[in-house]
Amino acid sequence: MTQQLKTYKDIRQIVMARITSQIWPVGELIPNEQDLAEEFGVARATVNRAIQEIADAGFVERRRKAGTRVVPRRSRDAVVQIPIIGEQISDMGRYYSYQLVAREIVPVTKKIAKELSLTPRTPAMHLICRHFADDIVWQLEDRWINLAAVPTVKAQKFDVIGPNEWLVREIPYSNAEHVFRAATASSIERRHLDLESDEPVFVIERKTWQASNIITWVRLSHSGNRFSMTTRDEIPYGKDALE
Amino acid sequence: MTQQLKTYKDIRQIVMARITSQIWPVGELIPNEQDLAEEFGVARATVNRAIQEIADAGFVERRRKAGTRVVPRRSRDAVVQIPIIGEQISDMGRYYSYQLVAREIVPVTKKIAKELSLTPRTPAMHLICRHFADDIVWQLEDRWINLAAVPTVKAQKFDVIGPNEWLVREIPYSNAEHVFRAATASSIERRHLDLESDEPVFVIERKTWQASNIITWVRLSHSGNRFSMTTRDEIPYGKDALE
DNA sequence: TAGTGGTCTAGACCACACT
DNA sequence: GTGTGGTCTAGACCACTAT
Repeated sequence: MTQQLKTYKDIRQIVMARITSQIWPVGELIPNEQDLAEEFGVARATVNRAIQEIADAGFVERRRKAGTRVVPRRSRDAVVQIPIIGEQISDMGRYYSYQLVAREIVPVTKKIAKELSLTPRTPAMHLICRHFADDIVWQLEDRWINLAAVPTVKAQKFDVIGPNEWLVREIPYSNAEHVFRAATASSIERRHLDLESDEPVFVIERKTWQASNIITWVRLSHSGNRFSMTTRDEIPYGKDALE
Repeated sequence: MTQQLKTYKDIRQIVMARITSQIWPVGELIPNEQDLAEEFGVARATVNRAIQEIADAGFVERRRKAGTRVVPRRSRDAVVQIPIIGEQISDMGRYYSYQLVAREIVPVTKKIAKELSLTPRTPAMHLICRHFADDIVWQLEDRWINLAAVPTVKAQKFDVIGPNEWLVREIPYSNAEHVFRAATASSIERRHLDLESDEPVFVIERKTWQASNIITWVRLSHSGNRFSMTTRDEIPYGKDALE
């Protein structure tokens, strides 16, 4: 019998299988690294790497002296990927186009002042844009940009590329907060989204910042009849080692 | 001057800072592991671990011989945590209660047959439940369970604990697919969710499976006026090493 | 105090993919 | 062919924390 050498991925897969199959049930301690290293015939560092990754993925908790314990599943994570709108529409196999509806520098409203952490009536750039899939309005964008955080925005006309795309190039690594909700369409949305009567809208609101500078706040609205968000979340480390 | 020893977290933080500050701009190669190891005065394995994690988080792409390259941000991941409903309501500081509205074993509808991959008219368990926050209906649950995948469900009355909670205990490690949408309320939803007239609903549909067995499909509906989902997604590895 | 995980090292060999 | 990352090892020391 040929003894195959085990990699950290093999070990990760075996350990994960023992957890999901409840050989090591929720709440139980699993053997320590030294014992597993002997069982699998590898160095302790190899076992450590395998179990580290399982711990990072949230399936076990490790504490010095106490050992490694299978944790109860307290919530389900759904990872929503929010693509650049143009790419999303192209990926659907449809023709993307963009229209700038309004661009103005105006004092912020009370609500936006709060979102951008500005004092009331500070000037900010306000944009309204429409994003089309073929000839259907797919997304209405209502955006405010903090001029202090992104002064170069004043030179941008946004007649050809949208503010989202421009901001992603300008400030590639920003933090974000999203709110998803179902809403009754506002009058602006009714006017620009070509909605059926009483059709709800799916709204994504996003605030982005870098360090402590709030950069922009945006409300993205979509026809409730046409739009949905889908995620697929599988237990990781399942079949890596099966080739 | 005291030379501090650098850990892999220090290096991860420094490298990440060089990426986010665009010292190493999008699209560029970064130095190889050997050079970085020398710069930081650590073993190559330490640099490897730091950059591995940054690659896992999706900020760089590594290829043998070609090196490590800063990748353009193509989409934004928003991680939505969908908690066990009872815990979510308790966490809001409100009183959670549960009501079973209907429990029956009936042939699946055409739509559900498709979702559960069953032949039409196979019997399945159908449940309607209401979840309350204080005295408000917070969530309406319309659930179908595949009897072949979970035979023990037939013995469950679900008069005290909800099917979600029971299934999480029974089958802790299942895969899931979610769909989020804004919809006009159906008649069942209008009847059970105490909605204002023409109020939209926020709908979460979830299908779960383990290996190739589809376990359950559920539609969770919420008042659009009261419900929203929020995520906060920050660039990782920012301040770990600053204490 | 003792047992566990957390991390580092120096060296090694390998797998891959650019040339 | 050759330079890069991918991984493993054996040993070491450290940092927690349960007891």
